[in-house]
Amino acid sequence: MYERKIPVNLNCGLDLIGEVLYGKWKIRLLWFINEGFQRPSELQRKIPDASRRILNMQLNELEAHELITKVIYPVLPPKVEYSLTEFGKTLIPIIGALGKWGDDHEEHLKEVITKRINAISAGKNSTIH
Amino acid sequence: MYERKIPVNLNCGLDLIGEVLYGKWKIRLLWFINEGFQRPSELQRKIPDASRRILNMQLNELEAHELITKVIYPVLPPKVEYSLTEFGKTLIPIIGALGKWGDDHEEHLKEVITKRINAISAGKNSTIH
DNA sequence: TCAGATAGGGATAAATTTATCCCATATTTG
DNA sequence: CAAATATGGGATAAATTTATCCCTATCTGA
Repeated sequence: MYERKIPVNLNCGLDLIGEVLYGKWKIRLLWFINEGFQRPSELQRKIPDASRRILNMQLNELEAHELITKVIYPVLPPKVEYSLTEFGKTLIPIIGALGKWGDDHEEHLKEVITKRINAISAGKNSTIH
Repeated sequence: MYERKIPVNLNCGLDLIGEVLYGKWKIRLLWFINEGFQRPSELQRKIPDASRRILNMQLNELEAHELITKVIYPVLPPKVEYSLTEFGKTLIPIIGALGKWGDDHEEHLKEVITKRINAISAGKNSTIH
């Protein structure tokens, strides 16, 4: 992994949840595992934008943080299944609320996000006329 | 800022909320502004681990995403106040839920996070004996 | 008059996270 | 036999985010 040089803060609840949930694909992994997509290859297909590598890395972290459990079946070709722990399941309502907020405000969010992205690229070209 | 080279995904609610909420201090900024700490210097004091620079950057993004509003008073020395927009206020219950989850599981989270950090640094030294 | 408070941002370095590429194993299918 | 499926991780490059340093401006109080 990577040994941090800047110490982590664990002062408040937001620090703590941030530590286990930051990571580009972690929330989706938890969500899809909860929906029953338990095998790495299934998760990979559900999240095609992520590389296999990074999904493995983030799955490992979720496991280290005891949000999911990994079962390796001793067969060939290999078979692996992830499941949410009881602890991990307590996050599902929260993830649901996050996704719902995003869906509820989809129009507005797409607008402001796009606007901002355009403003940045316009800024880069502002000296060209 | 930084013009992205990898395109942003805006496919689902989780993508959307991620776009506006990712950033090391954004959630805390929203929370403290909601608690009444509206001036940049107050926010800086509430979040001493963040540099002034990065707080400004993240405040700018929150403003661009219309989660907060900025009022500049034409006085000297300068005075600025941020407020949540109605849109921004809809995030408060969600942020509250995130923080509560972290607080509710504080013990366990501190344990697994610390364990993982130690495992990483141990791995780094595993060839030294 | 110098220190400190207030606010903002450019330039650049450092830290951290993701992406890419490649290799390994063994079975099943065409 | 070649190709596909399944899973995992080392090595390294690239992308992205944060941190540091420094400069600007004005007012207030010691």
